[in-house]
Amino acid sequence: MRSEAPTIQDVARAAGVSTATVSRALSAPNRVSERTRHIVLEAVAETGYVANEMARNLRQQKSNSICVIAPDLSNPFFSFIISGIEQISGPMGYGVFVTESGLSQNDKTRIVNLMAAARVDGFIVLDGMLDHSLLKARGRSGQRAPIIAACEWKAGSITPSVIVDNVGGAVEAVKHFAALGHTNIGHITGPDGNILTETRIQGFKKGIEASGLEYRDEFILEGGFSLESGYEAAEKWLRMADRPTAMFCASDREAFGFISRLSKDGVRVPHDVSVIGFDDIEVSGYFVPALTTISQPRVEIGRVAATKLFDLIKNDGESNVVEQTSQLDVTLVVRESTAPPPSS
Amino acid sequence: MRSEAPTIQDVARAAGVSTATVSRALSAPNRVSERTRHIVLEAVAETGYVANEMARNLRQQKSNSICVIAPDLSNPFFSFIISGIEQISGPMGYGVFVTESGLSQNDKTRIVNLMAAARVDGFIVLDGMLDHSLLKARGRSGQRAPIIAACEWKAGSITPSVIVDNVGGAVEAVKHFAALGHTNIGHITGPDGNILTETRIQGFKKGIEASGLEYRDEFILEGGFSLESGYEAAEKWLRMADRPTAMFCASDREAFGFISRLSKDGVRVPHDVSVIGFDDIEVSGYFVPALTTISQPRVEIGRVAATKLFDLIKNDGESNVVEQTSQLDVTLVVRESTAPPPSS
DNA sequence: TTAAGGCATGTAATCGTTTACAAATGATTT
DNA sequence: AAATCATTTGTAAACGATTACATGCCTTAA
Repeated sequence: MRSEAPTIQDVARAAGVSTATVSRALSAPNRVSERTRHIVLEAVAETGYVANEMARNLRQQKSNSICVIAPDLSNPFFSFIISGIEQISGPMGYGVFVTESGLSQNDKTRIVNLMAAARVDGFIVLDGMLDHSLLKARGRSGQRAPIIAACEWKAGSITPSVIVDNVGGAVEAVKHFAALGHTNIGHITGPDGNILTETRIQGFKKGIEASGLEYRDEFILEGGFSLESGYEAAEKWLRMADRPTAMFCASDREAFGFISRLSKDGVRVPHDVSVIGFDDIEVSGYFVPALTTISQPRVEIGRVAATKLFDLIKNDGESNVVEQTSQLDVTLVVRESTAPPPSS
Repeated sequence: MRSEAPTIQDVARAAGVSTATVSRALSAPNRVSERTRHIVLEAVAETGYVANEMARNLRQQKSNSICVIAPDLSNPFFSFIISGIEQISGPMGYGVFVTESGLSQNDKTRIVNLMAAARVDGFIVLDGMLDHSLLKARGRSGQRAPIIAACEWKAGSITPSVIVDNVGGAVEAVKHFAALGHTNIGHITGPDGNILTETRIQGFKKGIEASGLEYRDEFILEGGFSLESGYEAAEKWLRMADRPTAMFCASDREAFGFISRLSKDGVRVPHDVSVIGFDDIEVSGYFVPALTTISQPRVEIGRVAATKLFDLIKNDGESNVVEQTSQLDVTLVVRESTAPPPSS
């Protein structure tokens, strides 16, 4: 019963070679003769040796892990992205740290320290509201750990990022309504100050114009992506004298909240009002009615972000291989929450 | 423009003391005189020193991070638990790794290596289907890294775990149906072989008995927790000659799939059939109809699991402070998917 | 035949901390 | 006044890998 874990020394002793040779046999097999490689591999198997990551990390000055900063880990939207990130990172031998970027000062200094303490080799930020200053903090050795922004990002940022075609998605949505014959189209926005909110509003307006319709400011209802905010928007909608017959929601959850509230007053979707969401979360296809929505490739966002980050890490933060920002396409998926307007 | 990050040497030099003193001033302030502590702290501020985690980890033989193994990171159910774990871990200075325990052999060896390579100090396993052998693998220094199982776990396991009262929840659900006057109550199960599936079936039977009803095997429909499986179960239900007037679903998503399919055939919930779910995921309160369900404290599960794990880590895996397994309570939340049976 | 160069290997420095041990100082007890 | 002890600090040895450099050997070319 061995009480201590085998080190590279033990392997070297068992194989009758130096530790340098063992290290080379494992990490640069073509730098040793075939014979010794064989001997070493046998000694490794015999001793059950696995290299100690911590020692390796210290020597190589890299931690083989990255960190994902999400505003809220419990949000299913982010969890799909994280899944995508892990799918790329795991096989590459990188660990994925997750942290919540809540609002407490505590959280923030923790993130800064993460960087300064050389604990992670790079970041993927899912929180567009995160302090810019926070991310400009330099890490050890003067260099900043590479950062990729995914999904949300404040305008004017120079951080490489992966986004989806929010404008195009919103345009698609409006055009779909218009094609069905709607002329009074409204929009429930995302939270104030969010870049996604802005781009989707922008796309909404563009779609209205492209369809030759009149943009009406009073048809814009403020939301916040959440179920609750959609619910509240519905109450405003119910009080409107002149109601839009179609509502484009900035998120699926908003759409659910909206429909949920409406159904309590007996307003039927799509019979009385048509609804389109944004995201295509899992439950959307099973809602009653099944939700017509703009589908985002969430897992893919994570995969692309991770791929970009590793490229940056490999090239010491100076990649010209990857373009600054990748834009992924969204698609309109038509289900049952949209129909021609009620004939008045 | 400093190109290198300050090390403890730099601080020592600036403060005119030894590195040992700097280290002590930072990690054991009461071991140095107040005067030197002051000087050191000033030097730290001046140089912008932050201790290198990798060096610290190597020396102390601990990585200050834990690993969460989930079957599927994109599943919202797990993401709430992970959020809870992070809420505890972050402030304690621990990083949280997440990994997917897919089915490939690759994934598995990766997890074993994670342990052997001393990369993490402990595990929280959310996957009850994970190979037992995998987790028995010893880490460095002969000791196994502590493991906490959360939610799902194979019967007979000796691993400390945190679970919820699945049996009690199912009993509650059935009793609620019975109280409304239902006598023909059915159940859509979880996936085969899953411990949660079994305990909920067990609770279902217990509830039937406790309500003085007759247990009917043909009222048990096989499901798999997913939306799709609920959808398919509905098709079976529709084909039944003698239909239950109330269905207890092993998950909320199953319930959504079930209701969704039914609504396509004009079967109305709760008018024609009552439905209860299990989990109380976010959207449940906004479904149409709002879903009556058994609410699980998902974030709390994560927090408790993390707390237990850190206790184990601190006490070198030999804790007698925490009991082996903690059981958390669930609560029935009544919404709009349940009503008295249709008067025939 | 000799110089040059490539290959396989070993020696030892290095990464940046923490900490066991030793030493020095000052306070307290006998 | 000597012995004891606590307090503060420094010296140097870990932790366990990787890797720069040195060495010796063998091949090849002039």
